[in-house]
Amino acid sequence: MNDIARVAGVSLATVDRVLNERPGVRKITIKRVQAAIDQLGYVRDTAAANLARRRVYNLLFVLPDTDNEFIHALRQQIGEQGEKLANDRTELSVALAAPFDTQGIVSLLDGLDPAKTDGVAVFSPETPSVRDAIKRAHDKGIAVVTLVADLPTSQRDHFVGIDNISAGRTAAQLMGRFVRTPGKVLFITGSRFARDHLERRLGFDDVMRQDFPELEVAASVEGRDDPELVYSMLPEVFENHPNIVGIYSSAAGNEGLVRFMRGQPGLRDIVVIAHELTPLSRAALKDGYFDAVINQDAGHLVRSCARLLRATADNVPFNAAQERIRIDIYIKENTPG
Amino acid sequence: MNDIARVAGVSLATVDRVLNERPGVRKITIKRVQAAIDQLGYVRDTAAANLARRRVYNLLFVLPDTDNEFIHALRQQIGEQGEKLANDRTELSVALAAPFDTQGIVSLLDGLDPAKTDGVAVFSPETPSVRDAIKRAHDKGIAVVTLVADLPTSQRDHFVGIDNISAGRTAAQLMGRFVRTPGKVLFITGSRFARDHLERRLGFDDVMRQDFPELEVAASVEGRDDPELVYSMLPEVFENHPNIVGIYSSAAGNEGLVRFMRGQPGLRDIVVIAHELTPLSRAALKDGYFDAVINQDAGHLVRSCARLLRATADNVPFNAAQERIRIDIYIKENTPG
DNA sequence: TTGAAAGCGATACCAG
DNA sequence: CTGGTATCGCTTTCAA
Repeated sequence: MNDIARVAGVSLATVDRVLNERPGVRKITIKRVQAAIDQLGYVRDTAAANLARRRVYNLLFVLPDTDNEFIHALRQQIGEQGEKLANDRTELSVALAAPFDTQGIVSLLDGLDPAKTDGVAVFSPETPSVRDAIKRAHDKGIAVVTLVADLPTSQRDHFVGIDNISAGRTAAQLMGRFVRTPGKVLFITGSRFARDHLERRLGFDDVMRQDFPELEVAASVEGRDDPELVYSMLPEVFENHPNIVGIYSSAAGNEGLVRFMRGQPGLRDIVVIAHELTPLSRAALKDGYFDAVINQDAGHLVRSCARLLRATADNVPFNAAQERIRIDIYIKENTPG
Repeated sequence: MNDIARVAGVSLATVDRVLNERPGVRKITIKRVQAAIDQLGYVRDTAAANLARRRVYNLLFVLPDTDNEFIHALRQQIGEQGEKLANDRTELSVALAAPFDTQGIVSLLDGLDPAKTDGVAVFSPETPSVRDAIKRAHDKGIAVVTLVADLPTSQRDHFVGIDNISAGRTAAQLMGRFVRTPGKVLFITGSRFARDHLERRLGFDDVMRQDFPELEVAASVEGRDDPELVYSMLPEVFENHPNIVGIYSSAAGNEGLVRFMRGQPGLRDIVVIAHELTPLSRAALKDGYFDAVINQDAGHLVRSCARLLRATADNVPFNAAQERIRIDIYIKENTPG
């Protein structure tokens, strides 16, 4: 900046004004400074800028208050990243909302003070009221990203999560190739209001129908991400459908599924594909209860939220390619640890 | 730091000495400062530190000068990350060595000036001379990591890459589950001196023998990562082994394989598993020539090298979990873009 | 519309 | 052993 000031024959303050598009500079002066900038190949030192600015980013994660492993992993990552990001003047915090309670999320969002919160990542079912609340937050000047489950028609600035249709397709392809005999496939979902679950179903059905007509996708269980509920519903399902050769557990509540399978040694040949790599699903892979796990990396999710929220708050561009969350496939052999 | 100085009743300079474990402070003074630090819950601002230090990390990547897509991806990532890391006072550069020419790598390493190079990431075949050169570089005070292919008995500070034995096991498991009829599996390797290729073979054979005895791992082709060579060797292999049901391409040179398969429509049912997601392999997945691709993310590799090299150069700890490179599995459905 | 100067939090050099 | 002080690259008052 000193060099620019010298070359352009202006003061540091003016260079700063131009650099940050602050008002109060004559067009002609801007031109002179711009020229100097181009000529010198200047790259801005964000670290120094933040230091001087003493800016602190306050980012909030709104998560369902469920006692499930995936939310756990997210919270842990938020904690870990939070410590590291402290060096980067970024403060992460978490607000919990009763699961599937969109009213709670709405009032949470509406209670946000733009002076205290620069950005918010929302993990929520999709209802009109939430969409509107997001719009209001956005209009207050708070950056908003949707997390894991998108709310595409809201005013969110970005979506952070995997493409759930592709995830469902991936599960279907693996299912079709792993299963060795014709039969029925059981689909376990979480909630009709969770867009991520719906999309997985769409993708799954599509590929099954197309590529594996010898397999029939049977009655789907709505487990509300609740292990107990899942566990209690399964016996009846297996009674009604004796010929189940595969299970796609597309939501949470895996613990109920594993517990049920442990109790039914006759079911060990069933191909099971589930979501999210957690201690439980990792163990299930090792033990052969699960054949594959589809995962979205919690660390990436959190990091991506932070980057996107900061970029949006600062109104600066970001690298879209880097922010695409990958659909990880884990089988026993490539599972770390 | 000001607060600490005030509370401890010493100067800024002394606080700095204690914080950075610099010599020349009495034990008692250290204690006083430490107490103040604990009491105040101080967290160091690395950005400010780097700013003041004006430290620049000069990191070098030594890569084989092969015209293959994976090296390409690495170089591109080095370029991209390099630009971003410029803000972090980190300079990345690349040195190329003739492929499989360990002598070139050795002289490159020996020519390094610790004043100009803080760390180096080495992607090289494993020979005693390279090991020794690494030790010499290390002893000169240059941080060294091995990249993609480990040289475990050298003095490298870390290895950055996937666990290649597990990668081979992963390929085998997928192969065994995807293939529907007994027969032979062709193994294509790169070089006998490339440790990564060797390890993949080990893992692959192990799982095949154990879990899929109905499949026989047939003659392995040594393609030297050269598409032309691979292409020219395949016809003979298929003559000698009429019953090939699967191919594991564990090295580079995929272009030769794809070209060969395009010319042999009768081979479309063969299950093909290859390494590294590149434009070529991505297209092969889409077109159904490849059934799965095992990948190590080039971006992660480069970022990890940079972090590790900087941490080692500064002699500070790092987060091992974050530095573990994952074994990605791609099938048609979960391939991005 | 512009400039001068005082920091931000830390490091480094020179004196004492 | 310890302290003072200039400096890093940039932002932010306050004056002009």
